[in-house]
Amino acid sequence: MQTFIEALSAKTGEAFRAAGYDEKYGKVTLSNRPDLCEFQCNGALAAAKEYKKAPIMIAQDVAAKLEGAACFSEISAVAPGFLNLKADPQFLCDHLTEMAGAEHFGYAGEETPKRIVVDYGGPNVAKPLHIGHLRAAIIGESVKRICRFAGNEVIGDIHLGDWGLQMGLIITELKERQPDLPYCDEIFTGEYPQEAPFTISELEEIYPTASAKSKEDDAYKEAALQATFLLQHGNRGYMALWHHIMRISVADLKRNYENLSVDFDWWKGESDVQPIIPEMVEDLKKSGLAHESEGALVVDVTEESDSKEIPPCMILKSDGASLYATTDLATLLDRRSVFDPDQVIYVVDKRQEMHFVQVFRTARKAGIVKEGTGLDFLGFGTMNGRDGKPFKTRSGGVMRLETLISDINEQMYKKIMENHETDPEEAKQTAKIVALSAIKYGDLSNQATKDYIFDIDKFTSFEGNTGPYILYTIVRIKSILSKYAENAGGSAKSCKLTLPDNETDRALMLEIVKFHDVMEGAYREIAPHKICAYIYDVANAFNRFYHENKILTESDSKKQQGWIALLLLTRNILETCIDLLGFEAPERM
RNA sequence: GUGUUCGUAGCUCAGCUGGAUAGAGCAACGGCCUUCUAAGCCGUGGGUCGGGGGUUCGAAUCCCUUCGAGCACACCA
Repeated sequence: MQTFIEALSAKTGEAFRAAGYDEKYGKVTLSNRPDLCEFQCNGALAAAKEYKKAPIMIAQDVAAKLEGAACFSEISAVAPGFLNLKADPQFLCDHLTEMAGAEHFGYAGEETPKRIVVDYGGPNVAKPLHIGHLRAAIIGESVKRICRFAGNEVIGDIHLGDWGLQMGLIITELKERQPDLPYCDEIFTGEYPQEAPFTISELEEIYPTASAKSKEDDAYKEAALQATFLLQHGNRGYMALWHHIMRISVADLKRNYENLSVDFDWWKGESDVQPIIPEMVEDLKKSGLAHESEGALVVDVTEESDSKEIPPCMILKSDGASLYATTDLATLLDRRSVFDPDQVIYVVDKRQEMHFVQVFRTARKAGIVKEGTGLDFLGFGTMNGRDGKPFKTRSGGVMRLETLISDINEQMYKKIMENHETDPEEAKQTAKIVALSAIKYGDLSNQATKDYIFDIDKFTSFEGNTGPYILYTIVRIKSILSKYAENAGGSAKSCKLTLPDNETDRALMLEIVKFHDVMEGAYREIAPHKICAYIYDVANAFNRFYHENKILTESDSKKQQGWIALLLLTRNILETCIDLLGFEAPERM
């Protein structure tokens, strides 16, 4: 359906045309002077140039033509040339009624649905998730859901780091600790054990230990490199170990991501595309794109318009090994053959931007992606501590994601128990839901590209513009709706919206009606924070309305039913939005 | 050094495809619970939008310059 602003703009555009001006000037926007009007059109100011006429004259012409338009209840031309507009209550009410009955509230989304891959996460196998992985997971999940809501076919791909040096390091360390293991016995030809020779917690401890050793001890590092080489060339024992590591680690990752309500459609990794690399490299050589430079194989990616020379994209190191860019290119190739995406969105730390510029250019030049494929880099900023520096634990280490989340859950649980006498089991569940909303909303309400301050106290205080505030609003609505169903016995669904009764319900309606424009903006610009800003406004408008009007005790039943219908719509909108952000609301809190 | 992102209230952030008096939250101060959840609502104070110049009828927004900060700049991922 047409968005509210579009409908108003169309009407105003007609008036411009009728008055003898180009209808493009009819664009209506939200008023930035709510004391004067609800909507405004600045077209007359812009048109003044083209028609060499005082803007106020144009505005007056248009206002005269708009007189009697069904969608406006007030129209006035104001100096120097603004058109101040107020929406007609009936028109507003009809629009909301249509929204309430339509799928996705009438949001049309993408005209021709696309196939989109969202690449987010990128955790390394065998290393515990830490807070650096949090943003990718949160933002990526939301982007995936927003793209899906817009009607596209979307795949979330975790893109595991499962083929690098860390595997060699782990193997080396295992070998030192358990030299008797058959995996390292080169002449062993029997069956390897089904059970892994380590647990997940051992695994998590092994990597940092090995990594530290390799920095101190050159021989150790050499051994790790050798192990990596052997693994990558199919050493039987090492492959068996690698499978153990993968199985244990992936199970743990799944559990962690599930706690964050993040789920991936593909659990592919770097290892999956290794088999197709040699052929890809050959093709790059054959096409003449790849050439040797300082012993390495590279593809030039500079373009005329560059303000700075972009270093070439490195395909093979001078020792012949593949690297980051190689796997990313091969991954694009793989995605094309299995899914044929029209767009790939990378949700990655913004410090990797240069790398992706190189990869994207190479992919286009080499025809690795089909013509017209959208390649988007959504770089996010660093999560900083209160001091503005990268977030660290008190001892200066990297904080594990699990620790962070359980800390917040616990603080939230305490708060809930302080506020109410609640069943501890229920409180625990609620705490989890509320904590997740605090973490996710706290992240998503900032622009993704910016660094942001992660302040645990702020997130657990849940006052003001926070996830819990949104949830609280939803819970309030739910509570009224269920009481209404009990008392009046009537179903909320059969209630019909009515004309606004006063300023507060009218204000709420005007907020809700923005839904389509907000979704469109959030989708086009890949900007979840716009949804946050929107639901915060809706929640504010609702809470104001809630305080000014007693819904359950309202004696005018028609008015009451209108309000119930409005509440239902508000709740549905809010719940839809938080789902797009990746969290949900409890029944009580 | 080159490039890039950014600089908005004491703090954390919106607003940036140019429009009227620059908005929130936190913190501070003052009100509102016998009535639908006070995790709420209402109000007060707080700003030369880093500085300077330009384009424009009009600039936080566009351009230039300057200061300051972050980040990136081929054999890591």
